[in-house]
Amino acid sequence: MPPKIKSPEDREKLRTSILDAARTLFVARGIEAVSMREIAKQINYSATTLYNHFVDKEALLQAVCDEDFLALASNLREIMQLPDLIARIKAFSSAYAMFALQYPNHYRLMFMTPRAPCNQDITKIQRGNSEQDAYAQLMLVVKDAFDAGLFKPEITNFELIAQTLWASIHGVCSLEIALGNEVWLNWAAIKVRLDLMQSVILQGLLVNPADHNESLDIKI
Amino acid sequence: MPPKIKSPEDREKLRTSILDAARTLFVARGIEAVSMREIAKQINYSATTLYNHFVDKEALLQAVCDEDFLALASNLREIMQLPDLIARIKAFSSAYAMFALQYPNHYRLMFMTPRAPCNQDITKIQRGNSEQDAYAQLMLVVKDAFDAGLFKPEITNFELIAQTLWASIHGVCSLEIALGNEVWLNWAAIKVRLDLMQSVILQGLLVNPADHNESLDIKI
DNA sequence: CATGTTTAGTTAACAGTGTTAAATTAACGA
DNA sequence: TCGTTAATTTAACACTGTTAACTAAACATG
Repeated sequence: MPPKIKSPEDREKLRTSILDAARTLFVARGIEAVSMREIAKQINYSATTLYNHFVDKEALLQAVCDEDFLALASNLREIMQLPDLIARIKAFSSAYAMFALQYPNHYRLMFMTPRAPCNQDITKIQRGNSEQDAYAQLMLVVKDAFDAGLFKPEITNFELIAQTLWASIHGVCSLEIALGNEVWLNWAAIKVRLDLMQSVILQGLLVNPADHNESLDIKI
Repeated sequence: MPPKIKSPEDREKLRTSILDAARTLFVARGIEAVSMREIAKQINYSATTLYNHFVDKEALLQAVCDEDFLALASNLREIMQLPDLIARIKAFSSAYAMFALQYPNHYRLMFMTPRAPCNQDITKIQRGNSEQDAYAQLMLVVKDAFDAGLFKPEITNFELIAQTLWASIHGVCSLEIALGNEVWLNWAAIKVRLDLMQSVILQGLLVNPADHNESLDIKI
């Protein structure tokens, strides 16, 4: 039953209801369990309607992830206000890890799935804009700490430091997401793994690690 | 044209030719580009024939990965002969990383993709058997180094150490596989990232990292 | 030799997928 | 009232993994 012309705000309302339905299915059952037809069914539309709002399935899921990653970025903005630089780095890592573990399907889509390199056209997040991009924020903290001389002097590239910090947390989180339920690995508790990784990495990177030894608390 | 009864060795020959065709497509174009029909076409059989040799697509791909992971494990066995424990750990990490980067699709399927936890029934690799399982081998080196008192004494769980080492290398490799082509990240060279991660992690874990610093070349 | 029985392989079909073209209906401006 | 346009649907295409039903060849037994 094809109805009427909608106002711009009605159109927006439908768009977000598509996004919400998609998110619900996506979060609950992962990407491969979500089909266009099923999303549509949940809001009582036909599948083709979704294509009036998103060019394809990938764009739809990208939009879902974008929304939630903007939320993460705004979380991180608060953390960036912390005066102590090391505390900032630690809190950043913890918040990032919590996000990864709370939204494993989002995380998987964004950081564990190779994409066509043209994919930046599809996302609405402005890379490099630290208001929107978590990586850009990490770079800011790391650069500040770098300029303050907190890192070992033989490491002269602060972007490389940021990438190493990222990789270390990503390693723990992505293994947890991919293999956390595998019984043949008897994993230490995820919090313990995150704690040790953070402390080890900082000890390896900082000039004077002893100053910042207290353990972090990640509640999951 | 349905032909004749085959000898066990003919049957095995067909099985491996299926595996090889699957591997070729899988390595070249990744998992989502490989269909049963296409594998079958490449060896001039119908798709249903594949189901006489593998219960489903997942089992087929698992078999492909198993073969190549056994090759990795046998690589690692050589490395395990190195007398110096630290050298062994370093060589282990490098070999592991090289495998990941050389077979990104294998790596993705094995370590970056969540699976149903019952999945161990399908693989032929005996987990915990260090002849076949790379993780079990890592545990062995780490335990030796642990018993030799090479790690910081406050870390009392050697399995946790192994998991941290693994996560650190995995973090670098999996980010490279998933986002290595992303232009908005200006990555340091992968070798540089791996080197720094290795050196940082060891500095954080070892009691006396200075003793083992010589062989690390970090030029930035 | 003829007769089943097993085995390897096929074709046809099912139920699902993302996606597009064509058709339909409703509202608006002229 | 008559297009025109926008929103939506149905029907279809070309795929996917997988299964059921079938065919034909080879073997074993009578």
